[in-house]
Amino acid sequence: MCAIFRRRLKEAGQKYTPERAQILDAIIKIDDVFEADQLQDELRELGFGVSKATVYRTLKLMQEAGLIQQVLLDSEQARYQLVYGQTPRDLLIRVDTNEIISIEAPELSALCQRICESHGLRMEGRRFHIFATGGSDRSGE
Amino acid sequence: MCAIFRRRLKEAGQKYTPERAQILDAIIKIDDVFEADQLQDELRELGFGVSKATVYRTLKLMQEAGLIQQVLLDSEQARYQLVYGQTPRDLLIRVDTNEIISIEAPELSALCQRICESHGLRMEGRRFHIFATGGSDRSGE
DNA sequence: GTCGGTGCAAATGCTTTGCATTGAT
DNA sequence: ATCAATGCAAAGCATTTGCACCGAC
Repeated sequence: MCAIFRRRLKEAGQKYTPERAQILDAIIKIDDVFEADQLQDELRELGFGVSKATVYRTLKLMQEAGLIQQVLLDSEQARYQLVYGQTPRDLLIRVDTNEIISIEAPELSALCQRICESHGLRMEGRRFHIFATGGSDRSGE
Repeated sequence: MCAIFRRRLKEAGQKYTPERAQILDAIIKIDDVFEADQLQDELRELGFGVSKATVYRTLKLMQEAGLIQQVLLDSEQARYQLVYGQTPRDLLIRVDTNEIISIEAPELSALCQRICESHGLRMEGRRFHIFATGGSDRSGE
């Protein structure tokens, strides 16, 4: 993971700085969908303050490197999630608690492929979000 | 369409103003995915200047009324599209031409339902976007 | 006449950028 | 030593909001 990042950076003539290493660590530690602010908090907790500017710059870098991807839930701020090689980008979102759960839907890939083919197109990616609310346990709200 | 809007407004104790009528007209005239700015331009061309504030307020209103839906393409600004009664929220997006095609995937509803149930949740909605590029004709890139 | 709607301009909040300094290579 | 990266603060930009006036009901 880290090695991949280093390689991509080197390929692009960019530097592997402690900030970038820390940011990647923090993302791995979060191990969930996150937003820029949250990432900065995590970094602070790791005892490594990084400026917002650097957070955003690195996030963009990592997107370009294919390490993370952006997830957009409605009109909110951007969220990101780590992607290793493949993309578990299918999400189940609890609109009542804002909890975000990664889901597996293997049949979806085939479906996407089929739809693209029927339109004579080549699939590049997908975004699949399901929005749901608590079913049985209604505690808060 | 217009009638639906009027009814929804009345139901919510809201008013049917010329601005709102014009905005709906403009959206229908655009007949495509659009963004707030573009809508305002269209309104201006129709000889009816509406403030940005009203554009955004009305857009939100129409979303709540289920007349339009928000579409998000990566990190850009919000885009909207008209939806008549049901929600063709499943989209095939050509990233090369920006063309947006509504798709039908009946099996998806069952899949969503199943996933929600397995998490003990009640489904509220979904967003399904497939990103693709031209298949046969590889001109650019 | 009332109460919601409108326009304007200011505010908001996420994200980006300019610039001087710092540091990885 | 060089050239990119960082931090800071300011700028940008889409969107929202406060307020006074206006108009649909």
